[in-house]
Amino acid sequence: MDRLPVCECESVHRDVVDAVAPQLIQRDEAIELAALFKLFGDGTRVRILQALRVHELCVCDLAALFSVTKSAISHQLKALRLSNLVKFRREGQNVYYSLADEHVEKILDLGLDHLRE
Amino acid sequence: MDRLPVCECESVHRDVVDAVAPQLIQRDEAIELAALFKLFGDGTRVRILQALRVHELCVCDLAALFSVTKSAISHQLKALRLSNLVKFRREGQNVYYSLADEHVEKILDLGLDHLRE
DNA sequence: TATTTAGTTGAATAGTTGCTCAACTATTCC
DNA sequence: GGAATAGTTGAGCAACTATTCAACTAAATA
Repeated sequence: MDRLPVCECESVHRDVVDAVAPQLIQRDEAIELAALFKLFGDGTRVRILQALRVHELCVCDLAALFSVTKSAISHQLKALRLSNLVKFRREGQNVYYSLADEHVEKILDLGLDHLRE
Repeated sequence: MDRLPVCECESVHRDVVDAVAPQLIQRDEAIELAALFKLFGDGTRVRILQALRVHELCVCDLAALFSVTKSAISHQLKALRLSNLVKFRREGQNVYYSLADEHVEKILDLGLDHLRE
C-alpha cells in the first residue's frame, strides 16, 4: 500500500521523510498550538494583552484606550478567557482583567524581538 | 475635547488609563506583531515549521509528510517566506526549505510549553 | 422596586483566509 | 528542442472571523 495517498510527487526523499515523520508533533497538537497562536494573531487582542501586562484593567478602560466599543472588547476578552490567557475578578459593577501567566508575556516579547531585531 | 470619542463608558479609571497609555506599543506595531503570530496560527503552517526544525525539506517532502498537495504547501511556504520565517535554496528541480532563525523555534517551544504545562 | 451603568451575548454582516484547480515557470534528461 | 517533473501563482470558493447592533444580565444607588 502506498503511504502517500495524496501527494503526486515522486521525488520524495524517502529516507529523510521517514526520519522526520516520527519526530513530528501530532496533528491534533499542531491544531491546538495553532489555536493558541491564533489568539495572538489579531491586532485588538495583542493590544489588550500588551495593556494588561502593564496593569489590570476593566472592560471600559480597554475600550477607552483603544477607542472601540465595550462589546468588541468583551468578545475578544471572552476568547482570551476561554483559552486561559487572561483571568478576571469582579468588583462591584466592574470586571478587572489581567494576564493569566508569564507565558503570555514571554510569547509577546519573543514576537517583538523578532520584529525589532 | 473629549479624548475618548468612541467608548460610551463613564467609569474609566482615568488615572490608570493615563498611566498605561504611554506604555503601550503603537497600533501599527501591534498589527505587525499580530501578523507575525497569525503565521503560527494555522495547523498546516505550524506542522511545516515543526518539520523544518528537524531537517530541511523540499516541497514534495512536506506534501508527502502531511498528505496535502504541493500547491497548498507552496502557498503556505510563500507566506512564511515573505515574513522571513523560513529560508530556501534551490538544488536542481528541488527547493529546500529550512527555518530562518532560532526565534521561530523559541516561539514554537513557548507555545508548546503553554499547552503542556 | 425602579433606574442607571458595566458587562455579556447571539445574530448578522463584511472582510479575511486556506484550499483546490488550472495554468504557468524552472530545471533536468533525452 | 521536446518531454517530464518540481515548484509557483492567481482566481474562485467555502469556511472562518471581527465587528456592530440590539437585547440581555449583574450590581449599585436612590
